[in-house]
Amino acid sequence: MSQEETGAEDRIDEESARKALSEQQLVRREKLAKLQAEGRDPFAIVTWKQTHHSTEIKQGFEGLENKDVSIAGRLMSFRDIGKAAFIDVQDRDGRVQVYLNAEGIGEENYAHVKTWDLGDIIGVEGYVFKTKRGEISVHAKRMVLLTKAIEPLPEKYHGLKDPEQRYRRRYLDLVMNPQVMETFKKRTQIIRAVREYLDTRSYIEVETPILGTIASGAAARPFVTKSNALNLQLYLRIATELYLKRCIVGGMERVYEMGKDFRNEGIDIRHNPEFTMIELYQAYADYNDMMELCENLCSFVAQKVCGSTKVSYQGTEIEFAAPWKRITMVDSVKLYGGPDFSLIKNDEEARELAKKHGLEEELKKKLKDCSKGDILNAAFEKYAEKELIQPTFIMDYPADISPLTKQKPGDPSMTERFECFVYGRELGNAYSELNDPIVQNDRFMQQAKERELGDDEAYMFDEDFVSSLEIGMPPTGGMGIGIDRLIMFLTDSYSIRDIILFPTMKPNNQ
RNA sequence: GGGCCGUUAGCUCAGCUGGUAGAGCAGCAGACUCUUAAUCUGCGGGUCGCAGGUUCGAUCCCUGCACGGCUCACCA
Repeated sequence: MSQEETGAEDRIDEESARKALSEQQLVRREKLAKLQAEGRDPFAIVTWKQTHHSTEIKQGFEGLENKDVSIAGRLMSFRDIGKAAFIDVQDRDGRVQVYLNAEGIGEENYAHVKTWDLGDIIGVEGYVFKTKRGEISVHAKRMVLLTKAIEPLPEKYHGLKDPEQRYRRRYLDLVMNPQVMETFKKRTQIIRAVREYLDTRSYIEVETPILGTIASGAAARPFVTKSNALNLQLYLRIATELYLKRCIVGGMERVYEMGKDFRNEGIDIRHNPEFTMIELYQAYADYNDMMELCENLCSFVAQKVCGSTKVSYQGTEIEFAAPWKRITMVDSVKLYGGPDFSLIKNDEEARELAKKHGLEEELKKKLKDCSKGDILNAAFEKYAEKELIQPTFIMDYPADISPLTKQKPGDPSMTERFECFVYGRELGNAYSELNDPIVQNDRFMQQAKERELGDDEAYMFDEDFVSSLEIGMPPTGGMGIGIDRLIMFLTDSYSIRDIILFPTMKPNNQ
């Protein structure tokens, strides 16, 4: 018995005592120890020349027949028929079958390959051919074990089903469920298409701080963290808005940032505490320009990634082609059976209306603290929101729930703001940006009051941002789009956890 | 946070009225040179999520806890 072998077996004994290894775990560890003792440690291998992927071989069969290829991937299936065997090798793109026998790879190596396990990472060199049953395959000439998997894979037919394990151990989900790999490839394509659309229209992509002493730009509770070096409490950003507008003040004219925002709120099928958002700002534009940009951007991305502007989401056809329906918030409430807010003159009348229509449940604050705007918003959520299945712009939001938005000319209680809804869910939010520093200062003051009254989601006062407006921000249109939500629609994903590789999970104390 | 449901072999799942657990895949041993959920023969594999309680006896009934799923609430 060599030194190495002693060491390896001792290690297994120790591990076994610590963790109570299953039979299968022990078998694989022993196989590894034996390989290492024989001087063929798979973990000592550093490279493999991969000339082709599985789909290239299958799609390019005519040009590749009888030609040599070198592939690599995970051993997913082993059909041993005695003096020959068929195995499936899975790479980034999918699987390709490999045929092997003793004549092809040599007697000794053939016996060695038979000791490999499902899940091992292997390299295969051979020529491309078609089996009698017509499956395009690689006839192996050389096979190398590149990495040993010392844990067994989930079941080959049913795969990994347990949602908890799929989210916690996404690597297994990716190995076992091809649809998951497709979804995440599509996620990348969507993000790339969004960038392409904006980059070709002279937008500058920037990066703004995630850590800051003020978390503003949205109504949400932030995560709190701390800088040791500065001995300072910091927040993780909840929006990029106020920094991007500073870029507009600085003269960038068109900017965007796509990245993570963090909101310290509930988790459900539509919300993950960290999520990807794009915000973009365009000088000399207003919310009407943002509507056009939004519908054109979304239909461009859908066309590019899904091959059509029409996609199926959870059994419902969604048509992303421009133009989308446009309707004011007041009109939408009326249209879907709610009261007519155009007849309401003041907060008092609005409160009466709220009582009459049973809106108290929808309101976040006590009725007596609610403005007409709060009540209109509640009525919208009750009557209209869930009806907005096809992409729809809801225009003109109450000023008191829109502290960063320009008022409507002629109606200071309303703002030039829209949100777009798809399948009853908010997808985006845009304004004609408020650029009057004095009004902005007043709006922040109002938010500060709300905060004092206990609303911990009221906007934090950002004095430096007001200072930037004092230097002068051109009239600007801005928009935010929830990238995760867009990806959900374009990949027909029910839950946001299905389009985030590693969704937030509680630790499972095992 | 509330309600409902789930947690059994590496994985996918059975397990009836309480009597210490089964199948398929995977694994191990063997047969098979065109299989593809390969097939055939044989064998091994369990802290029934955790902690209590009731009971002669608990995977099963009760309580609490943990994690997860769905849902309502919250959430721009």
